[in-house]
Amino acid sequence: MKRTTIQDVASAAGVSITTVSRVINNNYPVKASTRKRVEEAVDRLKFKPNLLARSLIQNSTKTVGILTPSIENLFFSEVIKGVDSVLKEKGYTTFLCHTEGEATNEVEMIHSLVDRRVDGMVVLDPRKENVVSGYFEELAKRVPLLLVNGYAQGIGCNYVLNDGEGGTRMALKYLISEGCKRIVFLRGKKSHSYDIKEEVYLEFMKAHSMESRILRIKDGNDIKTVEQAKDAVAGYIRSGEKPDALLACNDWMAVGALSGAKSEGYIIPKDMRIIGFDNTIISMITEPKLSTVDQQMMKLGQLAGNRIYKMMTTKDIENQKTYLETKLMIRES
Amino acid sequence: MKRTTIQDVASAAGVSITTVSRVINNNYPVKASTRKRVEEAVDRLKFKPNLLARSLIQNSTKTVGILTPSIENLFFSEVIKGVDSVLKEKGYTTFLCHTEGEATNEVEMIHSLVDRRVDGMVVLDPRKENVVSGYFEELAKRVPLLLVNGYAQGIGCNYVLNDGEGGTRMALKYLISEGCKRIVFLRGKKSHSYDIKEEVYLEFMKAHSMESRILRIKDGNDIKTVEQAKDAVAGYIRSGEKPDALLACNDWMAVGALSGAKSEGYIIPKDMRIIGFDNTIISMITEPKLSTVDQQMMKLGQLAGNRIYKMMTTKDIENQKTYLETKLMIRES
DNA sequence: ATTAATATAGAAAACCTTTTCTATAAAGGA
DNA sequence: TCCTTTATAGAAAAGGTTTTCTATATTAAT
Repeated sequence: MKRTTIQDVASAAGVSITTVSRVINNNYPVKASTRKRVEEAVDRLKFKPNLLARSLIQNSTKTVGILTPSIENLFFSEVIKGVDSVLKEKGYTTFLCHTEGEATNEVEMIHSLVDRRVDGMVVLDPRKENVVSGYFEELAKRVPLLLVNGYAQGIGCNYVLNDGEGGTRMALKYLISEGCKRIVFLRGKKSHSYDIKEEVYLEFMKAHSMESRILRIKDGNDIKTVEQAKDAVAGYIRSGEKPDALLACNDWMAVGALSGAKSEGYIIPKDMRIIGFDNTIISMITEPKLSTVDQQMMKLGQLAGNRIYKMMTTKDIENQKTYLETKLMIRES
Repeated sequence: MKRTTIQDVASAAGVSITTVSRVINNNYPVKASTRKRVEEAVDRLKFKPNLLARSLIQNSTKTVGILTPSIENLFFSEVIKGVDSVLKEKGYTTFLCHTEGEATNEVEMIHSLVDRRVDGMVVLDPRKENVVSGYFEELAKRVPLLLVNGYAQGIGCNYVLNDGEGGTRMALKYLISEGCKRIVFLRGKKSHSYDIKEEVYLEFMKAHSMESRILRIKDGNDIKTVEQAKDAVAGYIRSGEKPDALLACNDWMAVGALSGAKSEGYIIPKDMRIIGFDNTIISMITEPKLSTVDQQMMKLGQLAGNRIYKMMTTKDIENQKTYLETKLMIRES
């Protein structure tokens, strides 16, 4: 069964395909009576222009691809919603690809998107391998590309980033001001944003002549880490350590930490303060409610959406790194 | 800056574009020496065929669209992974669109996908309005379309479904066998799968001459419901009721129920049994661990992936409804 | 040596639009 | 009435591929 084409409509309305095109796109004067005939034919035949053909000649698909390491992580899903909302309003369609955090998936999917001629791409938490290898810098020469978070040091790409550095420092300062002495850092799996936080933590502790201690978990940067985080913290406490504060890489891990500490008889926040990261909704449903660092994901996403839009429309692809500040949310932990 | 085209490669290699095409697609004999020259030119110019042009003539984009109401719900993300994995293996690229559960978004995005000529579409939890209006039945005539879950009664479409009905019945039977007398049902927001469970619950309770009681929450079918569920359950208990079992529409709500019951002094499972739905990872990290109904999301997704593949490749689009059985997972609640 | 078959490659059509260029008819100005 | 402008619409080119059809050179068969 063949789809109806512009030629079918033209024949039905007794005009040329040029005229049909003009009616559809409304970009050239057409006599009212002819327009009406064409519109009727379009409706009757349920004609929908083939966007492949249109894109081919206009050299634009009105489409942008979004890559994310995970679709079930509230941090990313919130950012994605932000990007989506502004791009949709500008008349773009977005397509989402999830890489599962695999560098090879990342380049594979990017190729797929480039081959399909998306007008632009937004990559959330790009894999460090691909960043430092120069892959993205090269890619950015051929297609509007925006990186969100990830390794950015000396990279010639457009970035929108959270100030995880500032957020970490803020949280640590707060803990110290509350009199905490033995602050441990709960580290998530491979992710550049976690690297940054870890660095800042180490440097900060050193500057304050305090002993640093990092708890590591093996896998996952989302809900799956909860159990591992719980075990890590419970084990740490059981080993005889007496931490009085814990900073976690994200809220899920903070949830795990909370659970682990409680299971060892700790009263939170009396015995130990806990601060998470991201201000996702989970931080509000624990008992006690989690203190956390707000990363303004929605705003980050909107910022990204507007930036990639500007990159696609104007030819201003000057490299630019925009940082979004974080906010400390003190709740009950 | 123009992209390099097949013509550029042809000129560079001193052959016709036909030959280049043949080398790329490897679908026609080409002399080894010429092939080599062409391949070198392709590499040197970094030529990537324009998939828009290819799709236009081949009338296939090797692409399938997946629609989901939510990207942060573990149920859907797991199903999506299942679909993805089989389709990727078959050489298809998938694009994800999230509708936020809005019927209008759903048709809008579907149109966008159809206009871009996807080879097929998988819609998770289609909105009931669009199902009963005949929209999907009409759509299915023009493009391979597979619905996963959602309203299916007397609808002429291809379906893959979870047997939520059986799962509900199984859970209720179990509760009764454990001696529970006052079983309440915790109902989630607008979603057909919840409607089914509710119906089964009411019918089952009636058949066993037990009083039925449904707790409703206003919003969300994911993590956002936790707090509402907690309040609903706590409020119910505080009002003087003494439920001895609770069946929730999904694990998140079960988490809320657990929290609400505990806050009212209930010991779980001694005072009240709780059974959730979905067997998501959260059901394993609560204290006590949640009993739940396993919906085999990954398998459901794989089933869907294979089915849509068959629909796209053979022309077998006979309507068919496949049900996947559910399993009761008894843990500690 | 001539003819038939085969291996290889190019020309051109096709896919479905948009857009530029050209043409005609109607209207306006002298 | 004749010329110029304007309103309207069609023809054809363009976009980048794949594919069918045709052509040539080479090999095999007689």
